[in-house]
Amino acid sequence: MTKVQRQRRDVVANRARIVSAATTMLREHGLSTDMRAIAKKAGVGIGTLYRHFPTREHLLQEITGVGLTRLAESMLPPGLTAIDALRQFFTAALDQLARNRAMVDLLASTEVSDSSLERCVQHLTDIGREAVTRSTRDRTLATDITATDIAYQFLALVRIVQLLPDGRTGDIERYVNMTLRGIEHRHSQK
Amino acid sequence: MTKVQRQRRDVVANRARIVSAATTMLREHGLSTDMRAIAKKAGVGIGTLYRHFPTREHLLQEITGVGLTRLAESMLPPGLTAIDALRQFFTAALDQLARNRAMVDLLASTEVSDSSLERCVQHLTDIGREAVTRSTRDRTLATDITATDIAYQFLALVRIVQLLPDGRTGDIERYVNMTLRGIEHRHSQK
DNA sequence: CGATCATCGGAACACATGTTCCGTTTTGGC
DNA sequence: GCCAAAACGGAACATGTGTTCCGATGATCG
Repeated sequence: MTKVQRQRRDVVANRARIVSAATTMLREHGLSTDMRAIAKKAGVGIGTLYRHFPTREHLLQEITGVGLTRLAESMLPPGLTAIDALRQFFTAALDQLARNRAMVDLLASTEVSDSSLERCVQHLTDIGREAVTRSTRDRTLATDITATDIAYQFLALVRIVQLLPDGRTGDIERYVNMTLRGIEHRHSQK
Repeated sequence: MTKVQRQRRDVVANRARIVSAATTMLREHGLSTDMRAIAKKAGVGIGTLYRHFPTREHLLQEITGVGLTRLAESMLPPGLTAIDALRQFFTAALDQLARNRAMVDLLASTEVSDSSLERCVQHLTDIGREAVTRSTRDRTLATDITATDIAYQFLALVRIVQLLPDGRTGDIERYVNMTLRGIEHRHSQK
């Protein structure tokens, strides 16, 4: 009865081309990339793009979703002190983000309306909470630091990554270390 | 021959109303305020607005110019160590900025095309350079900190101010202190 | 008070970008 | 190879916002 229709070959191919084109364009030109440019890059009509993704937001969600989810699912590395876990998390996450203009734009933008982004920011606070909790044992964070502070510091670092000239991504670790020196407990110096 | 015409009273009055309305709207609603809203608030036609300020950018320059100039002209307070001078400068500048959404948006935006803004960012680096120089005497900054680092840290703080909920401007000092702990020399603790 | 002309108001235009629609083309089953 | 249905391309539409233009208005001067 409900016969399972196989998708036409061109449909599958076009979707793949669109996703691929959108991924590249967003990574290289940031969030402001417009729909026509993506369609053109994919070698596809604008109508075809819209048949696959009914709105711009659907497309963005599809493309940035992977990265946001990865960020939202990553946890603090276990077995480390609060400060060292944050160091590893921040560095890894920012190195990843730095490869993708759209992701950086997203996390540096004021419009936090996108639901999956909001979830992501929420998650940063959860990470912060975990670090604060961990610090009640190891005392590696200054005692007045809150979960929110940690989320804000991460977003501040994202802003710095956004400002960094293209070649300069090697500086990320330096900036992470500066930030962490700012929130670490005063007696935790090596 | 070239008789100096005195300006009509309504012209002067309208210009004042426009500047006043624009200042309020930009301060309260940020950079995205549109021209029609400003004209309406001023009780003036859109045409009148454009006769006084030929483009949106001219208007923005007029309104944000004061604040940008003040920021660009403020120097590091003399007679203090590098770190304390930066503390005073950062805190004062950010407290000021926090009162004005448009200024925060401007310094948090990626479009650094506006010439007076660019001058302003340039000036932040000059401030940084001055602090680095001062630190060669007092050794209050970590030795690997550059002028650019200081400019970036300021802009990162601006981002945090942008994220702060309306009532929370009292937290600015805390964040400034976190940032400075991140760049201070390791032996300068009180 | 009346004439003149700078100024005003806001409709209309320009332009960029998201989205829809429909005539044309392609696919896949026979 | 033929056909019906599905999908395509891109012109056209919708919308938001900056900008221009011109007939109406009203400030100034004699």
